[in-house]
Amino acid sequence: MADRKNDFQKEEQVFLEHLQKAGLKRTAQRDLILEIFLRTEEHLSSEDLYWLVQKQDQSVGHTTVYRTLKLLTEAGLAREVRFGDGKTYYEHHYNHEHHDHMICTECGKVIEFFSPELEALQDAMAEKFGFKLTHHNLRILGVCSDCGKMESELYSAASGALPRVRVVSGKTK
Amino acid sequence: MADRKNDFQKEEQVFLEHLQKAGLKRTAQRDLILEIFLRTEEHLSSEDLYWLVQKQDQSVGHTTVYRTLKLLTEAGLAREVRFGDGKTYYEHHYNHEHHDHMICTECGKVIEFFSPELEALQDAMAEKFGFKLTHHNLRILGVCSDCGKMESELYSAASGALPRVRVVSGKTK
DNA sequence: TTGATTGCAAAGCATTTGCATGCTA
DNA sequence: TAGCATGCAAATGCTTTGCAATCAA
Repeated sequence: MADRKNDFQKEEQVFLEHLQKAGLKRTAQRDLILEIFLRTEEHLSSEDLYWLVQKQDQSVGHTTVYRTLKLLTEAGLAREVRFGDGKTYYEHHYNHEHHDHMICTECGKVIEFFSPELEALQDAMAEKFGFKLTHHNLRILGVCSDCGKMESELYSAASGALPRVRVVSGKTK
Repeated sequence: MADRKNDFQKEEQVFLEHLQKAGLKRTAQRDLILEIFLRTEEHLSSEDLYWLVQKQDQSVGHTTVYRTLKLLTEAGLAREVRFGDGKTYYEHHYNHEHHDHMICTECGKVIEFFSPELEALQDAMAEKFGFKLTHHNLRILGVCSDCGKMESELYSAASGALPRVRVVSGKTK
């Protein structure tokens, strides 16, 4: 296992290069926000991240977190996602493959999944309309197996090969 | 062609039934808002609809339009859609097949399309996770053939059979 | 030194809520 | 008549902006 302190070397370099290219400056706040963002493998709202940052440095303000997340997005390190609750969430983007989200409307659990077939179909669809596809968002809303317990017996422990997946977050409410 | 005044008989009935079932009352405002909503085959924000309503009755307020759109959604006549600009839009839902959206990031044009293959794949995907799918949103963002003129020669007039489609709106900016 | 950055407070939006008045059933 | 509906104004929640002070290059 690599030295933990160096885990994000690549990302930090991307960030610094972006700052330089844009004529912006490196600051302690930006470093701290980036570091905490990278350490947290979850969908974070600006506010979520703000509180995490607060734990380490009380002097950092909301505004800076908002602005830095924008910056990280521009740099290609973060990606904005909306789950329909009015807030903007951010997820890792650098070296993270594209994926879609399945959201449980009961517990808020978010499952990331990827389906090459879905991707291919969407590309084909865009091409049919002469659409130059830049990106797409697919959200599947429903009730997850935990919350639909009553009926979940039917599916039981998912059998066979599952697509690539990662359960990212769920609210305990 | 049927009598224009009776075009929305069915929808109005659905609305009235919903009001009754919920113990709510029929009012002139709700009638007017529903009528204008049905007449307008576009994605409407609450504000858009508010101004259309204003033309016919200056006394109707923002709040009532907001509340009535919620009501229409509950009644199954409208569906909320978000295009990522922070506003909530509404589209017809009753007797309108499910479809997805392709959005041009240059001119804002919205193309509605439907792909049975995509639907099937999503259903299959949900099932694999024991997810009881209630609905899904797919947004494809990109540059439409008009806006990408330079390269659009490549695609030319879409050849072959296109999927069901309707170009719904575009901003002239 | 110079111009970008920061944090606060205030402003912006879209949407929701409290409440007195009005209207439907 | 009882209780839902309305519209105004105010509140809310998330995000952005103005600005004086601060800091990196």
